[in-house]
Amino acid sequence: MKNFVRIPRDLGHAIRQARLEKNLTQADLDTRSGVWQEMISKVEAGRGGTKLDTILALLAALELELLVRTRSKGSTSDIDSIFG
Amino acid sequence: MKNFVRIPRDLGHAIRQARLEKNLTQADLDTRSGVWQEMISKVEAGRGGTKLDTILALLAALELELLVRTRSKGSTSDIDSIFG
DNA sequence: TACGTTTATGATCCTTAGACCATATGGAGA
DNA sequence: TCTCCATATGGTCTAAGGATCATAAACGTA
Repeated sequence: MKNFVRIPRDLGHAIRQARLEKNLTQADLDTRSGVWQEMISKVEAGRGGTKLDTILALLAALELELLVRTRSKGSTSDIDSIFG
Repeated sequence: MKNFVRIPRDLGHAIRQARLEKNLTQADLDTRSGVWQEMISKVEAGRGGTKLDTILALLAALELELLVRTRSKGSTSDIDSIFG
């Protein structure tokens, strides 16, 4: 599993995907991440500006890791058209 | 450039590193990301729980990309991920 | 060392994330 | 259809993020 994150929703998708792959309910994830079920629902749907800490807690609980790296030349993004 | 992000400070480091490589001041980044210089200072230092949106704006402006993926079993230490 | 630039702090005000409880909605199965 | 379980919504309250301005501290360098 490897996904790019450009907008919050991307993260939400990755999180939901990983959670389902592990057969966990949002309540389960709540328990092991310390993030409330209601919050998880929001995050997965990409609703609201979640804090980094919350995201990291969820990723850790799902055994997902986050990476930053220089954008590969091929990848497109709106910023290209603005500052390219 | 490729760094793992486990705690907010990891992101801060990556951001500062990328900014300096591009010879940008925090004020420059402010201009092109829309994120205030004061906020950038905080983020780079890993102080405070920044919102995902703020982070994504900075990464986009620095041409960095964020990825989520399942944690590799040979999970490296922080040191490894930074200097590996 | 004094100046100019860059980065860090501090204060205020407004907005919102997050803790928390309750409930509504949605889906799968008996 | 009626239950169960899962997920989404909604409200309250508090702590904190973020916009913004001003300034202090740090760093280079002439």
